[in-house]
Amino acid sequence: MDVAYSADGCGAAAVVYDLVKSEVVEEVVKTYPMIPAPYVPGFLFLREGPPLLDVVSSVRNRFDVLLVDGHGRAHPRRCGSATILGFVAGLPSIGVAKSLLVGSLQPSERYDRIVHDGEVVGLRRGPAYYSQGFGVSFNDVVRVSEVFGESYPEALRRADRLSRKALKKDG
DNA sequence: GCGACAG
DNA sequence: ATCTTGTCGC
Repeated sequence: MDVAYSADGCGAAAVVYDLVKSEVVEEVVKTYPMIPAPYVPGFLFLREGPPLLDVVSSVRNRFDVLLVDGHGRAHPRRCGSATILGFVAGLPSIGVAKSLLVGSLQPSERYDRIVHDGEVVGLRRGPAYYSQGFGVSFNDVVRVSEVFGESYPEALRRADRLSRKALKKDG
């Protein structure tokens, strides 16, 4: 899932992806004529939460886990947008960010650990930073990240393109 | 007080 | 995130 913005509104997209067949199962995208809350580090959910919750409610197919653009546990208060989205929607979630919000990297075997205040709050693998959202264990995050290896999750790349394209056409 | 800061 | 021309590389 991802959100794109324009001066007068925003667009959210959800892409259901089959990792076994490596193919898109469903794509949902919606635009909203609303001005999102301003971006404040540590409070991303206030900005992207509303549109994401709406678009995820429109997904028809069943899925195992939600991949949210942003952090989960790798957050100042261990509660990023991925964590809240999963909790509110009542769905398992994992945060997948493109840069660090808090913590530092500690080299490990197959990935780098994200350490903050003395605890492992996530991991970096390839170009992405993964951390627990809601309803998943750290090992779940490790296993999911291994699926993507050194590349960025295709479903998220699609969601990014979709939400952006929807803004141009519609709003 | 100063710097850092997901999207 | 978004604003933007040319430019590097396959």
